[in-house]
Amino acid sequence: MTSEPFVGLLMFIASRDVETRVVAAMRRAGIDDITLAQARVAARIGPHGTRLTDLAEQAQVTKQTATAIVDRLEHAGYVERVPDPTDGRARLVRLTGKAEALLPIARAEERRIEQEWERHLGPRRMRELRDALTLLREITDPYRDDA
Amino acid sequence: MTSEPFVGLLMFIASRDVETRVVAAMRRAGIDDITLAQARVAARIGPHGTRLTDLAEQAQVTKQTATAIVDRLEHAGYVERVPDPTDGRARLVRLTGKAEALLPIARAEERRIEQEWERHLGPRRMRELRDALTLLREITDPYRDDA
DNA sequence: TATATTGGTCAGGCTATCGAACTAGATGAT
DNA sequence: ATCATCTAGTTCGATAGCCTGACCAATATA
Repeated sequence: MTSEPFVGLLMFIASRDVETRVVAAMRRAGIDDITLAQARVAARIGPHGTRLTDLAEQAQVTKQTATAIVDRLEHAGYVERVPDPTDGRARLVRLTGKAEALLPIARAEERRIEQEWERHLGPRRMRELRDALTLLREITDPYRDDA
Repeated sequence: MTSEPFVGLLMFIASRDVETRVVAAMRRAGIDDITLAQARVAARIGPHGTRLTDLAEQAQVTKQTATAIVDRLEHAGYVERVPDPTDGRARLVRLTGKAEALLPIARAEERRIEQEWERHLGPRRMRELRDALTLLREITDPYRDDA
């Protein structure tokens, strides 16, 4: 009579595993001055920069938290703040070259994980998983856009 | 040429949405003295109590962090520490009645979310999603057991 | 019984996060 | 034009979360 585990919990377990592994890959590559929360925010920065308020919204934290995280990222040299030409109040947060150099490391680990998953699930189930999650995003992510 | 978003990110988005909603449901029910991290630890406590070290392992935090979180939970009256009869060094962390009274609220919100998802995906895809995630757990969760 | 292992806590310090209050620029109505 | 209001972002103060290192007590092992 034990009901099946809640799907949300299963997802949490898997995504936590992913985060842990990507962070570990960074550490192995010698990058140890960037935290998970910082990476989450940085991952939302678009190619031409993103406003702090937008980052806060997308990462689901308050503006104050986003400010603090961007402060640290800036201090570590991973992002810079430039004035927004279209709005005198606003500033755009942009990735620096130092940050962009890190992307391949993260991407490589992600690919490795996906390959392992595909090996474990088989191609058909992997395909189904991807489809279902993509569809689900429509109702769980209010800020989707492909940057 | 934009490749499909990484499956891990899709999962993160969905599971974060779940967490946010469950916490919001708690808030609506008047419970505002329990945080996400505390809930995650509490969720791992078995029916007869669980050792702190085990909780730490399962929640993937250090023993010290688990101690601090359990301290707060205990202070708020949600758990209690009792001696472990089988090991003089150990103590078992157990849920109190106050905590158990909260479970139905969380469960109800989880059911509601699953229903919404099923409505959006359709029964077949929902089934596939559940199957894939359950399989995936074998390689992403080192501490699975059904309590 | 000496040593290593295991369960747990304490101390200290940094990061993450929030609510409240503030400054500066933008906007809308009159 | 100008005044009230809204929006972008920051600062302040407080607490939670998290880690490393150091430690104590009980158990297991040689």
